[in-house]
Amino acid sequence: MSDKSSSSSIKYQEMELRRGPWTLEEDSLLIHYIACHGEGRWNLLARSSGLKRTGKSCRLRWLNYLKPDIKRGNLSAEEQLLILELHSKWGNRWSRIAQYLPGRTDNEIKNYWRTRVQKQARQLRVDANSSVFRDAVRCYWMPRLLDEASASAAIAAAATPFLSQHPPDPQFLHDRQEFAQLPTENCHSQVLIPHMPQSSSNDQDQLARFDPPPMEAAAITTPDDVSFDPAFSNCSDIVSDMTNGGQSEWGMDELYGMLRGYMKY
DNA sequence: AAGGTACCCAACCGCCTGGGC
DNA sequence: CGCCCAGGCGGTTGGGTACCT
Repeated sequence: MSDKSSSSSIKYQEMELRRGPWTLEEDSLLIHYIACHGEGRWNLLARSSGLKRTGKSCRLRWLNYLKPDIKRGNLSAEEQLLILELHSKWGNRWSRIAQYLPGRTDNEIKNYWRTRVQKQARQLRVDANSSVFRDAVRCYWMPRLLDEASASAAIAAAATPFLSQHPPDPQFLHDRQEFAQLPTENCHSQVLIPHMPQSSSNDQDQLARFDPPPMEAAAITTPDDVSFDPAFSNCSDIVSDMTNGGQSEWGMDELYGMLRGYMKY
């Protein structure tokens, strides 16, 4: 680092830095600066723009809030499905998961997981990353989200042209066949989640009626070996699982196409 | 109406990694 | 090779708010 940049850095550090919520003036300053100079070089931006913020803070504010393509509002059923599915693959890789949800930030997805998904796990008195909980999500939560998704005519319309261009691949057909051979009684989460509460404004009411079994019962009733065989921890098995039992009006191929569509684009 | 509680989410923190020197 | 810095990422916190009681 040169002497010049060092002294600039010292000045920057000595400057009284602002913290906490951003004001409208700060937002417009940041937007204006990025419009003129582009994203990146956040520390330089912080020094040059007149914002008394750290580069990190500027970056975060832009990426999580000010960027024009940020989506606002509740996550759709399809988005929730995708988060559940991708989290089961990759764990807490929020930024990676966010890449598959255009307009959604890693922070938003992380918040969704911590507030909604982990809440369900807490209610069940199990770890959100446990096989017991993932089984419950797959067998009870995801099918409902799929039903919600299938109710959306827009999604259905979007899926149709995709399917005509992207027929199911052989691996999917193979997985589906294997999954179909599994005895349905292996999915014991019904014992765990007779009525998985939906996230809504009256969660309290729903959760109040929900009486989770003790930990011991959960441990006995869910066989990890079958429910979470790695052979089924991919997109196609989820689709197979969800359409099982006529839970959804969607055919397997349609659902598979929808999920694949999200995975690709 | 007031107090308590739970939830949501923006923002911060600390750690890690990669690149430049 | 080692140091320093910027940027990125996941974890955590705290203020605001909605919802009970």
